[in-house]
Amino acid sequence: MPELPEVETVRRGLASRVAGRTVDSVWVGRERVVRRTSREELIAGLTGVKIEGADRRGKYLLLPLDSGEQVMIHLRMSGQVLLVDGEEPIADHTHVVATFTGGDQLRFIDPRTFGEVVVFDPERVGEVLPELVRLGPDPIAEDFPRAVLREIVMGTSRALKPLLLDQHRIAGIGNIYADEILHAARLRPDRAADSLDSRAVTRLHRSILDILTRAVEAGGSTLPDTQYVDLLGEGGWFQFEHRVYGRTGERCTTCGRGWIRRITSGGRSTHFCPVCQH
DNA sequence: AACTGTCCCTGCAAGC
DNA sequence: TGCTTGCAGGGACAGT
Repeated sequence: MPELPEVETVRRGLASRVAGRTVDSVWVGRERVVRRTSREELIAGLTGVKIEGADRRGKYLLLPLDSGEQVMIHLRMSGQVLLVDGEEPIADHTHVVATFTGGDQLRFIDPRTFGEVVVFDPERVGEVLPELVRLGPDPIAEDFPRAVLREIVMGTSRALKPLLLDQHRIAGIGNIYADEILHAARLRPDRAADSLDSRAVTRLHRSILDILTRAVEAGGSTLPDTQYVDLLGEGGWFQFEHRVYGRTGERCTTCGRGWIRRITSGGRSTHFCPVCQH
């Protein structure tokens, strides 16, 4: 599932291969993918404009346009953004196609249609994309000092897992990386946030930065049952580094003593080692 | 404030 | 073989 590292990998592809290009025409298939506005607004907002760059906040991709507007793309569960030759056959579940001058196409593909594509005026971001305004700090895109994490953690008695998943607190962490981060920090996912001592906060801070940085370097995680690939269709490698996610019942490779358990926390499947996480 | 459950949607796996 | 059922998950939202 695309989380911060996967979205960042796509962003880098867009920044290097799509920034500077001008959209010649736009096709929208399923209206659900542009539900935030409308088919007409997306087509009107993208046609004839140049994409000037590629930014990211949490799991949100933001592409500034030379019209002054921006494109927001969210991949949610199963979204893909692919840059392909316009001659390539259209894959199933392709919902938006932007054709560049020259014939290449940027395609948005999403079997589960949770993802979205929106063109919006940045001055009206609060009306169109209110959750974007409320997003917490992004640990990779911005400075994320230990003191910021300490404030977030100490301010609540919630369990660590749902806290890490709360995009309004910290932006970009999803179910896979939350489990991997908490394992690396040797903290149980159901541990109350405000029960952490100073050293535990330090471990959590380091683990957030370390896991996310390494996952970005690996091009994200591509799991057998998910379709995450980068802009050019390549999968990532970080799944081979996963120590708990999807390893229920296996021996813990960190301590060599525990067996990975799976529980539900914050309504999400959660994996951890009961021996080395406390 | 914190928690649970529901919804959206599709592909896949398990059970019959 | 082919059907039905359940599950996964990001995030908004309603209800307790």
